[in-house]
Amino acid sequence: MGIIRKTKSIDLLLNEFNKRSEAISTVALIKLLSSEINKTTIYRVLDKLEDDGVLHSFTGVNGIKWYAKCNGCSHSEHNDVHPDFECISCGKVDCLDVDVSIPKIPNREVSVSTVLIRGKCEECIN
Amino acid sequence: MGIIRKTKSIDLLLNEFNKRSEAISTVALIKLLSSEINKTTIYRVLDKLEDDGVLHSFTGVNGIKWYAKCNGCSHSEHNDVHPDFECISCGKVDCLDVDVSIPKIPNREVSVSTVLIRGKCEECIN
DNA sequence: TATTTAATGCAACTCGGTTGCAAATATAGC
DNA sequence: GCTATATTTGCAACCGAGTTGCATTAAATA
Repeated sequence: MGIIRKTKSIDLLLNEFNKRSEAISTVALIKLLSSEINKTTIYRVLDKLEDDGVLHSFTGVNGIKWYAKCNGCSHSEHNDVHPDFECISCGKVDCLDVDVSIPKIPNREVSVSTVLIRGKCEECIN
Repeated sequence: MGIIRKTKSIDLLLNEFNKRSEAISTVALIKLLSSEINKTTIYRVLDKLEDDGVLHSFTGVNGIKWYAKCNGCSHSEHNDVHPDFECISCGKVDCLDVDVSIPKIPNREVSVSTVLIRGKCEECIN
C-alpha cells in the first residue's frame, strides 16, 4: 500500500507523533482526534504509516495497539531490538534506547521480535 | 485468589496443557472445550491458574491472550526471560528454552518483561 | 447429611477493531 | 483553473475477545 496523497488526516496524525517521543495507543489517538478524524480513518492511516516504515507498532498486555515513531531504529535486518517500556503507574509507554539482543534460535527463521517491559517509569518510581 | 477447590473445569483445562508443550490461546481453548465448559469459566480458571503460578500468559500481536505451562521457568526475581515464539505460518506458539537477558534500565523499576518472537517454526521453515 | 461458600452457567454487555459503501477530495492531464 | 479519475474519508453497522451481575450448582467441612 503506502501513502499516495497528502491529506489532513495524515498531517494531524504525524503531528501528534512529532509532538512527543513516547508511543501513543490507538485509543489515545482516537480520543485526541475524534473531533477531527473518524476512528476508521485513524486506524487506516496508522496502518499505512506503519507500512511505509514511518511508525512501528506493538501490542500492549491488555491487547491494545501502540504506535511510535521509528527514530532511526533501523527496525529490520538485525538482531538487536529496542524494548518498549510500559509504565504500570501512569500508563506512559516509550521506546527505550537500549539494545536487547535476541539469541539465534536453531532451526527457526525469525522475522520480528518485540520486547515489552512493564514497570515504573522515571517519574513514577518515587 | 488462587484455587481453592478441585473441579471438573480445572481438570479439563490442566489436561489440555499436559497434553502438549506449546502455548494455547484462549480462543483455541474455548473452541476446544466449549461443549464442556462455559467460556466465562475458562477465562476465570485461566486467571487463577496464572495467579497460582501454574501457567503464564502473554498477549499475541493480534491482541489475543496465550497461556503456557511454566516448565520450571522460575518466572520471577531474575532478569532472564524465556521468549515466546509465534509461528506466522502454522500459528503454533511455544515457549523457547533460551534466555534473553534484559539490560538494567537506569531510573526505572522493571516488574515484568515479555519477549515475543515471530517467524517460522521448525516444521514450517522448509 | 446439612451447611457454607466457592465455582459455574447464562445472558447481556463493553469496547477495540473491521467492513461495505456512498460521498468527498487530492492529484494528473488538459 | 477545470475536469476526470482514483484514493481517502465518514458513517453505520458489524465482529469478536473479554467482562459483569446474578442466580444456580457443587465442593469442602463439620
